[in-house]
Amino acid sequence: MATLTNGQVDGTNGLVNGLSHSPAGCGGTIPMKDHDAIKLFIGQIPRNLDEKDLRPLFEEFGKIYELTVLKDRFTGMHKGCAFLTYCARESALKAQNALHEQKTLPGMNRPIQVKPADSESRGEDRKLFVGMLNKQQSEDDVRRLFESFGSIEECTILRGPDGNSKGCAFVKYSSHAEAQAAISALHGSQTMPGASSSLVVKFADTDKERTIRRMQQMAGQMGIFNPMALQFGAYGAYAQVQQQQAALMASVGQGGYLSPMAAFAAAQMQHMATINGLPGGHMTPTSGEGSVCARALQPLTAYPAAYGQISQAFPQPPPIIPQQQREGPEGCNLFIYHLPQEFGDGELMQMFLPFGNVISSKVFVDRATNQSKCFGFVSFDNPGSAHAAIQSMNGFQIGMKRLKVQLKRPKDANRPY
DNA sequence: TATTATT
Repeated sequence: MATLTNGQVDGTNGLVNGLSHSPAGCGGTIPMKDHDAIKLFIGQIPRNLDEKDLRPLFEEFGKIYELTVLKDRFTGMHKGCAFLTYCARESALKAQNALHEQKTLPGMNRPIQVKPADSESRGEDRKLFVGMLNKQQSEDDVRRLFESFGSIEECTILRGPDGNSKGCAFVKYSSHAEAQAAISALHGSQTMPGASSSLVVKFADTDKERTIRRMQQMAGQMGIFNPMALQFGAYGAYAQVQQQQAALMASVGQGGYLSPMAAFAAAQMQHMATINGLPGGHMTPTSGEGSVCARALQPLTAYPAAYGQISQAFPQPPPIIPQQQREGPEGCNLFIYHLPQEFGDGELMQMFLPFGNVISSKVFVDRATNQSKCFGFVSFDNPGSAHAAIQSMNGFQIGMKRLKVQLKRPKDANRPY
């Protein structure tokens, strides 16, 4: 399939004017498309627009053979993009030329994308990730740096919502060989002013790699991250996701409260695990033993980043409930010793959430140094959860240490913390 | 230093 470039499109402009409503090959009542029709990917579509809303925008450039808004296969949620095939190849070229990055649909903060779908191009790697750029460098700066190695189809600086560069970019060449040439010449070749190390030029992540990266990011955003993940490496991070997921599902099983946000987050985790072929795609009963975990949801609501990710789906999430430091009933309070130095209250809570409803967690801190004293207390709302936590976590090895987990002695019960 | 998405 031919590659579409701006240059080619420009050359066809005059030819397609006036043909848009009666493109060649599309005259009959049965929809037909050109043999060499191009399927376009449309991005940056507001999620409240469906096919019938979009048609008028695109019909201006020719008869549409097929227009499909992409939806999540499970939730039916609009993914903010679509596939569009015109009957005529020329219509696609015209639409790309006229619309791509040329206008911004209502509610979007980036311009519409109109370009050949991935399925239209040769599948070979030709997209580069460029890291360790100077945050002041623009698209043009990056283009200048990369243009001598081949024809650049796309060059995008990654930016935050405020428009500030994240110091990295994607550069897409028209061929794998060009991309490889750029890597050979540029990777590590120089250090940009203000960058912490030399320029990184490598092939961009594959879809699978990207999904894994996202899963890890999401885990971090949801507060699942803790220093244990460092001990166990990548699998540790994944295991944490699974643990959290099990805790969420336990709360469903109990018929307890589950916020839409939490349900969504759980579904996402499950989905991501499934598409990665990881064993977390199904519900995994764990040491949580079906414990009640309504409070397990608290960390989700407490992390603005996690909220931001899913707020579009649930415009009115439940309010954030501040945690109170309090004791549980007799037999529900645990004393934990040999905690890693870097564990704080949050990590302590994360570690014990799988076993039940944690009503408080507290790591003791040296007042003078602000350093953890490596011990703390966790309180559940029922003795069964506390017991389950002891069974699973007492002697649990973290680094060189083993946790000591036992019931807190009742004598200390009145001490406030 | 990893994007707004690719059936």
